[in-house]
Amino acid sequence: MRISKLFGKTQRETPAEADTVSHQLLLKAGMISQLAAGVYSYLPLAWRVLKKIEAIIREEMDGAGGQELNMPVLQPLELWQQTGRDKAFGKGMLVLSDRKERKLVLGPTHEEVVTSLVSHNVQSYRDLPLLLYQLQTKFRDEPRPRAGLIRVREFIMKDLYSFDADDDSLAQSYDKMLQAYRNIYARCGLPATLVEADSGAIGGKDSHEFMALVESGEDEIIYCNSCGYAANVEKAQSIKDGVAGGKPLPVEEVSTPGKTSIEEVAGFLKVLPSHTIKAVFHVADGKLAFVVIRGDLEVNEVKLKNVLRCTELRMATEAEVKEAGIVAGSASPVGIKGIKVVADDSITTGVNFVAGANKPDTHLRNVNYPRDFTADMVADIARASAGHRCPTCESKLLSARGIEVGHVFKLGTFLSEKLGAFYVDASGVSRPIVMGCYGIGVGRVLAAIIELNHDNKGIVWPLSVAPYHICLCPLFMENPKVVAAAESLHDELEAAGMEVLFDDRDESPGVKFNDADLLGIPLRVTISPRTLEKSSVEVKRRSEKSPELVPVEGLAARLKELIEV
RNA sequence: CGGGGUGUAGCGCAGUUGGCUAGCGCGCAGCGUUUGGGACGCUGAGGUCGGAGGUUCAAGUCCUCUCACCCCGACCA
Repeated sequence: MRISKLFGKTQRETPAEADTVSHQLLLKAGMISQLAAGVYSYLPLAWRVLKKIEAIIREEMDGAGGQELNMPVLQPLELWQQTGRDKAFGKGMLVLSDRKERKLVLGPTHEEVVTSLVSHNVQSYRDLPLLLYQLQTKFRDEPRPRAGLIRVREFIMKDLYSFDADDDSLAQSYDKMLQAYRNIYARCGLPATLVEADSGAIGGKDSHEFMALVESGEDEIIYCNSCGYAANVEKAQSIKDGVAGGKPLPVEEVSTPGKTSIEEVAGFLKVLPSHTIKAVFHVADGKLAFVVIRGDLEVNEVKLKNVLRCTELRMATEAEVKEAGIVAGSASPVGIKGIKVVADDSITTGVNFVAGANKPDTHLRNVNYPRDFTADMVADIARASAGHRCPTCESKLLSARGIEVGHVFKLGTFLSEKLGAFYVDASGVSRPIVMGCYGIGVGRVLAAIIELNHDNKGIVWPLSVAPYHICLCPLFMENPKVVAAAESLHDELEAAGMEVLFDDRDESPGVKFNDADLLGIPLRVTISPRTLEKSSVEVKRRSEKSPELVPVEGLAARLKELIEV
């Protein structure tokens, strides 16, 4: 490919809208162009990278026994109503009307469609296990697209759906996918860490995410260096060290004028925050929930949402709290009535807590569960954080940030039951198919690769996904020898099956070198009068500083070596 | 949806208390001179100043409404 003909120009200045490295470099390199919030065109260079990532994914999916298919983008809303997941996705699902006023959605994912499809085509255990996958554009009306290709509304996703006869078989399919995913990331030059995850709107039981550890990532990961425990903070657990025991003492009312926050109350009464109980208020699907947790801990809203089995959860407003007759700052589960109380299990791990008294400027000492109050639900709803102790080995937990580049779920049978995907087992009994699903955001993988493979000059593509292997840079184009040598090398290398980006522009060396660096082509071949004097050219790896001089005759062979390593 | 911000040429920006044909740098086109890490000179093209309404002799500038985009939070591959 000649750069003079390449669609998509590099820019000298970084577009102002971007503040994430991958976003900046993609725009600056002329690889993507935004059409609307979270909606991008992929220009030829980015598209080539994307196709390479897709090819790696296809190989690994096929290798694991997957069969590729293609499904509709437009899906009847009724299909989603059958599984109830229209509610789980809520406004994230874009609903359209056709000319007959029939409601269709732009598919945010394809479990419903594929399950329905499978229900018509699978009747027997002999048809299982079955692995189907797609590489398609999906649309989710994200509330806030951001960071270029990392969080978009329209995106290309590989989704594989597994169909098994039972849980054991599902476990095998799941493991097979985990291995395939590890292969994919390794081949893409993208180190990805497996972490436990919450299944969110997709639903299901077990779930794991693959995280590319990057400071700018939007997810927080809690992990343990000694035993390898790692989980998304949404899911992560930690040991809630019990506070000193002792005998429950009688409840005692104390005056705490003007003290409302945990720090103030604890400081005033000279107790640790972990000896207090705090109350926070959430609205779950429109209903107020009174949430109780030990004072030193924070509520994990994802866990809370799961416990409450609600689809929408938010903090209550001051007005809502007031309206419910709650005294903010001194709220207490003691004596509360008519509101659902959800307690973190941490409140069962100590005695003689300080809690609110439901009276202004007043708190209670020596509050004990369940002597003094009860909860409608007691569960782990606390947010694990760095410094807490590991739930499996008790070492100190650490925290890191990451980009979610893959997410796998054991779905179970809830979709197959609702959509009638049953099979007949060996003994003639009809059973629901056990499902799993396994997604990778291809554009996000591309962006994550850049996040982890760049320097101050630009992108440093791993060879496996680079848009081209070689950037051929002739300098001093008015010199006929240079042009002749470049043209002939270009033809020779392409004929040898190498992917060459030929900088045939009449630009100064600085411009060519800077563009080659920005575009991140792994190998740069420089041809100039100076190198031709020695019948040689210069070969430089993008990832290294110094070039090597290679004789023109040996160039193709040398490059082949470098590419095939 | 809540909070913050920005809309002026393809990109980055300036534009004073409202005042004349709306500027600068980069990029783009032509010519010439240069050039091993983003060269220089000359010439030139490119704008309904996000949109609508209003105030005014006069609006990029003031007022009202609106739209888009970015950032921080609630959602996810």
